[in-house]
Amino acid sequence: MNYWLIKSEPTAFSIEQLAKEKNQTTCWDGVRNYQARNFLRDDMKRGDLAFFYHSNCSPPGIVGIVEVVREGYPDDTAFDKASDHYDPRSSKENPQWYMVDVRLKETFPRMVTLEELKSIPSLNTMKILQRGNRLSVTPVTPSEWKEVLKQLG
DNA sequence: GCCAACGTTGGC
DNA sequence: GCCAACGTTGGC
Repeated sequence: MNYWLIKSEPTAFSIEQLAKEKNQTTCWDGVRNYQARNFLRDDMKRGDLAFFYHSNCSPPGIVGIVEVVREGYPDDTAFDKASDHYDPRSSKENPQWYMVDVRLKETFPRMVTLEELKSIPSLNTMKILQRGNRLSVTPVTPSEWKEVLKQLG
């Protein structure tokens, strides 16, 4: 079992919205970065857990946990001309972009803020804290995972 | 709104 | 294959 962190701008899709989805499940579409795509397509497995991170907001931070309930499959928003995520290079015969399905597992009683994560020395290895990191899907180590949860007491 | 960091594109 | 230009991300 692997751990992950996935980012979303809450103005685009928040954990509150996820909570209202049918079965509290959504397809994690729209990722258009090759490194992140590879994680979605090849590495995220059913049963893996991921921190749900709210980015580009004030304050940014981790707001909960989701579980991977369907492994990588073609992101069909890339085929849809009307979609913001349309990519003419991707086709059903040769899909370029992938997504997984995630289900809400837990909404934290409070956000673990970016500022808080930064203040914890043992978390300075987290990808999210690396200078200039913009990847929207990153792996989290078991010890990082545990340390974040410890902040909730 | 600013801007540093980064990924992608395309001319050569 | 190099690299400048450009677009995007995301903290502040």
